[in-house]
Amino acid sequence: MTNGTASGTASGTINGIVSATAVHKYDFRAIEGKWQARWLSDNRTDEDAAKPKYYVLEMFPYPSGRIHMGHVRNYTIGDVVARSKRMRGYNVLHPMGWDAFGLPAEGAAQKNHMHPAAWTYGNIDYMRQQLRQLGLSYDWRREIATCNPKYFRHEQKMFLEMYEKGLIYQKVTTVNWCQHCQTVLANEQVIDGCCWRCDSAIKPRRMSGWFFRITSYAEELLQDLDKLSGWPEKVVTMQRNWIGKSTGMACDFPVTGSDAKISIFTTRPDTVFGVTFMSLAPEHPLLDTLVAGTPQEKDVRAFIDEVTTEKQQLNYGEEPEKKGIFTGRFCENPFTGDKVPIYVANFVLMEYGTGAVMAVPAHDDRDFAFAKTYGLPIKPVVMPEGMILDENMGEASTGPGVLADSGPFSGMESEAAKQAIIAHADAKGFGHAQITYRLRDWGLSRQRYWGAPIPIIHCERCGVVPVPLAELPVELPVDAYQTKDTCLPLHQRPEFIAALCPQCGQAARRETDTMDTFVESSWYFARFTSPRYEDGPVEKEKAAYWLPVDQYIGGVEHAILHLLYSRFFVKVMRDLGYLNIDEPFTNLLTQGMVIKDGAKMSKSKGNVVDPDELIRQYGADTVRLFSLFAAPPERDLEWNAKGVEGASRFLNRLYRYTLELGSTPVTALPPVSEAGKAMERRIHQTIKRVTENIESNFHFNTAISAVMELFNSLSDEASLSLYWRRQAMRTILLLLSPMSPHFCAEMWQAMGEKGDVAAQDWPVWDEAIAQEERLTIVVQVQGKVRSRLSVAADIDDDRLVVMALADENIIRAMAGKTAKKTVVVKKKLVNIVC
RNA sequence: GCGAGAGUGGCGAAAUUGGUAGACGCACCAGACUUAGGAUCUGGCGCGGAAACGCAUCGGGGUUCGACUCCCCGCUCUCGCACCA
Repeated sequence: MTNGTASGTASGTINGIVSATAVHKYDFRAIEGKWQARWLSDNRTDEDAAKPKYYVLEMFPYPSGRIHMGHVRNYTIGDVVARSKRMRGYNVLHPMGWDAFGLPAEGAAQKNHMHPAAWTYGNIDYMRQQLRQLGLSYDWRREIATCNPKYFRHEQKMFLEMYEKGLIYQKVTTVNWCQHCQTVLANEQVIDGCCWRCDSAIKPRRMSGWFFRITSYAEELLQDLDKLSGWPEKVVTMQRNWIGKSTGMACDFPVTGSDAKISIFTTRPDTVFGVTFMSLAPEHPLLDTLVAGTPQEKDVRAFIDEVTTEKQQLNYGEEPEKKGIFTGRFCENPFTGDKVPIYVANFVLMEYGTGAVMAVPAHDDRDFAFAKTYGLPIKPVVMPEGMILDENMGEASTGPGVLADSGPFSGMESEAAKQAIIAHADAKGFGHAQITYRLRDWGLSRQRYWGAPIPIIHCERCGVVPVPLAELPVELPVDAYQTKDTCLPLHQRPEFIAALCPQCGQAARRETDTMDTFVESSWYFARFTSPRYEDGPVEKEKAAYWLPVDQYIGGVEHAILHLLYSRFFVKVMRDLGYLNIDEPFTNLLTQGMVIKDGAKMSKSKGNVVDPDELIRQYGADTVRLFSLFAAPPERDLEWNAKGVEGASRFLNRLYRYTLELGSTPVTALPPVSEAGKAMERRIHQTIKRVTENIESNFHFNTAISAVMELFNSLSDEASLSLYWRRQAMRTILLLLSPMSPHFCAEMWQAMGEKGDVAAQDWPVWDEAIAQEERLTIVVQVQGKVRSRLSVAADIDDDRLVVMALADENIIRAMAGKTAKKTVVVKKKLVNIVC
């Protein structure tokens, strides 16, 4: 079958007689179908000590129904990496799976009166087919879906192990509540005050939930960012800011007339002598006792209610007017003994630090504004260089300086004073050095049906009791899916709730929260190394062989959420003994969005391009080629229908040219000719450029243009021997095969070449052959290009200058002046200064 | 406000790290072959100019024989964080 499927409408002869009337276009439908059928069982990868391993992974999709252009781009990029690494001799792991829990399944299931599992698995079947049509070289044996109990049972097991180690706990907090989705969201899932999924406004709400103690890994998550040299700087910076480490001092201010102490955290211990009041968060636990029975109690409680309501009604991004109220109580600055009034202030956050702030209006903008509003004293104690501040200062001075009016610390520089003041507090026992992080613990509870159940039983006698390992997985109830009650949350399902306490055997209540779907995606990459292993989340030897992921590819929108959680999970799994790595992803490529008409493709904007339609019209190879060619991967890709046609045109030109070459390999070297030598040189130059473009930064766009240039020069060269024409074409097919794999496989075969093109070694270049023999040297006068010289590559500088000065264009440009200086850049240019 | 990144033809983009600005492709123009061309092939294509040449990489300065590239000032856009004490 050399040419059968290769001929669409054409007669398809391959010995160069191209019919004048036939329109020669390759039959991508037949070719792609043929090769995809063959590849069904290819790409199966197992551990192999003889080859270097390479694990390339694209962020797995949510099975929403159909793939979109963003997926096409993401998975094409990953597939080119996988295919080119295979050709370069690596043992490549390239798996695919489904992030299959999540809210859309519930909505769709309710609408269609079906079980979310049916909806989800139906989508998976459809999307798997779509991915196959793209010719993506996955090891499909390793496919996983996170909603499968065989997957999440291991997650439940790890949950219990983490609970055991104190890495998971329950608490009542103010959470982000999405009214529309009827569930809690993590801080990371709130985007501009709106739900990351449904985009409706988020309101705060007090409720109980489960938390991962991610903050206990804050320091390591921060430190290890330094190891991520293969990540975009931008993502590292975003994570660093998100973790938000601050160093400072914790300090206790005793409450006057009480045993209570107010603990504060400050990054500016050097300003502690300038404290003129204390501000507490409205939720501060001490407030209740402070105001109980005082004349101010009523007003303070009213104020707290007022600001709490206000907070709930505010739109995100809006900052409420700064306001507060005096509690009637005072506390004592332990450094000065000064009595300072205690206020409640609406801008103090309970979630950060201690929920209490020592207020230094002279050196903090917010405290300054607050002091002005409420007529509180302003006491400057840090004098910036060359300035003397007094209580009439017009704005807060937040920079460093020399301490004044600060007892024994007066005269010290800010930085030195910070240390001395902390040491003093430490010695006296009322304070110490403290590090605080912006990062909060990860709330993982979701009040939804379609998620992994939290394996906990609540017993009135025994309290919180883990489900015994032998009883895992805790599965979702699947009964009522035919009715409109489909997807009732677990807390509305008595049959699920009813349980026996594993400890005392009495009737107990099953936990009804499910886990955030980000839990599943935090370790799936590890599961791919041993996806059918039943005795734990990973088979350790296999995980040790494959991990970490060498190249991870996905959208930058996951820069914090998924990538931070995954880093956390890897560290936890390491500490649980499952993994031997510190970081999951050695290299990260964040690919840009696919946009059209200047905007991200979305249904609401009506600018969506359907991959199915494109593939039907142009074939997968063309779609792949265009999405790689139009922009480098990290940049946004502007979709352009005409550009797709350009890619199609290129493949068809290659097709017609290949047919003319015949199906018989030519092994005999032709007589040496200039044209042959030139082509050989271009072949080596192209191999070099393509290889370097792919290896250094995945710039497939320039790799493809290099191939196009080689082909352009090939098709321009009418007198070239068949031998070199075939050599050039072989090279083009090899270099292009990771990008347009079906086409290259078919053409390779049509040329009569042995084996599968994808199984060939990646071509290598010879630097000596790639060198040009003659060069065009630019000659400049005063830095402006005035002429060009064609010279032998090994010409010496003096000779070159002589030639340049004798050039008639140069003589004219110099206008009779003499050269004061000449600059020669090897193999590039001569610049004459006169 | 804080942090990060970007600004090059009509468009998507190149430029070996200070050395020919605009490779490659799209669009467009002209021509060829055609009943036809939305197929294919050939040529042209930053702006001005007949040409010589001049002007061009957001704007303004600077360093240099030479700057898209390095330095300073400013403008615009994108993204992230946003009362973090």
